[in-house]
Amino acid sequence: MKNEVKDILMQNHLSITGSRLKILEFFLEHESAVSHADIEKNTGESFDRVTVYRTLQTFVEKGIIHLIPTTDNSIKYALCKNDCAPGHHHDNHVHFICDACSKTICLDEVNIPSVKLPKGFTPQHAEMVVTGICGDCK
Amino acid sequence: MKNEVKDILMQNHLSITGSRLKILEFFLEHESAVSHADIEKNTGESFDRVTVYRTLQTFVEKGIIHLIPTTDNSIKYALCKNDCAPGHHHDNHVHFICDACSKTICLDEVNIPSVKLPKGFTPQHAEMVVTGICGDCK
DNA sequence: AGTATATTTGCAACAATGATGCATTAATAT
DNA sequence: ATATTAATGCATCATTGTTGCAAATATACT
Repeated sequence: MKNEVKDILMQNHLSITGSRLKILEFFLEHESAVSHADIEKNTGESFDRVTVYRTLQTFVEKGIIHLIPTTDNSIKYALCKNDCAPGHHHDNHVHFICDACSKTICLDEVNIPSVKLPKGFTPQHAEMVVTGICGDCK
Repeated sequence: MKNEVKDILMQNHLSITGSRLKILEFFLEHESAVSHADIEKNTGESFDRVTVYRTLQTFVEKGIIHLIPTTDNSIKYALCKNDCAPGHHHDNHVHFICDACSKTICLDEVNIPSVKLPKGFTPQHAEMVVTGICGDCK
């Protein structure tokens, strides 16, 4: 596990630091999406809030994690499982938010369907979020 | 215009107050989606921030406006053009965010396609946001 | 129209979230 | 092992959103 975490950092030309190791490890341990607050609470609150923010920003820039859109204003992050390069996220999968346990899950197998837009609109990227009940809660 | 605004409030059993009139008028004047900050800036900053929050909450509850999901944590609202009843939003349309002018537009004619979810997941509601270039910016 | 009741508003205070500048500390490259 | 570069922690500040309560306003009723 530790090695996998290190490898990801090195592949992305990031220096190996305690906070990056712990935060990235936290992502690998959780299949569901993660909020800033989750990280602060569950990494032993060993680093500064600012460090967590900056680490998350760095990971997003490098394409290690991606943002998930929600209707409320909570920001959630999840690991990019596909081949995301810096600045080029290829995660065109659907996200699922469970109404019961409020977990956010990447449905990596479910692609976002394309839609026909009205005249004049040029699409560039699409996001899709489905809410409902997940397998664990039913 | 004033009458239309009043009618909407009365139809939703809301008392007619200055802030509700102005804020609802602001929605009717703007075809694109609107943020809390937009309202604070453009209604002459005549009422308290708290009033704006509470008015927006009320409008959402009554089904007059709906929330639009975004990848950043900015909350945007737009008028419900379909037949939304209190607690029962029927807006299953796609939203478009322009990368150039960053306007958020309801594509009322474009329905959100349904997707097949993995076993165990029960869908309840879906949101879809497309980014790109809008007609005005191309 | 005038008054009572219910609702809404504004204010104060607070909590959470996020950003920035700078000195200190730690990680990489030589 | 050390110089250089990058990351961290701290202090501080801005923004965003919430809550309780008193004052003001809107509706209902006579």
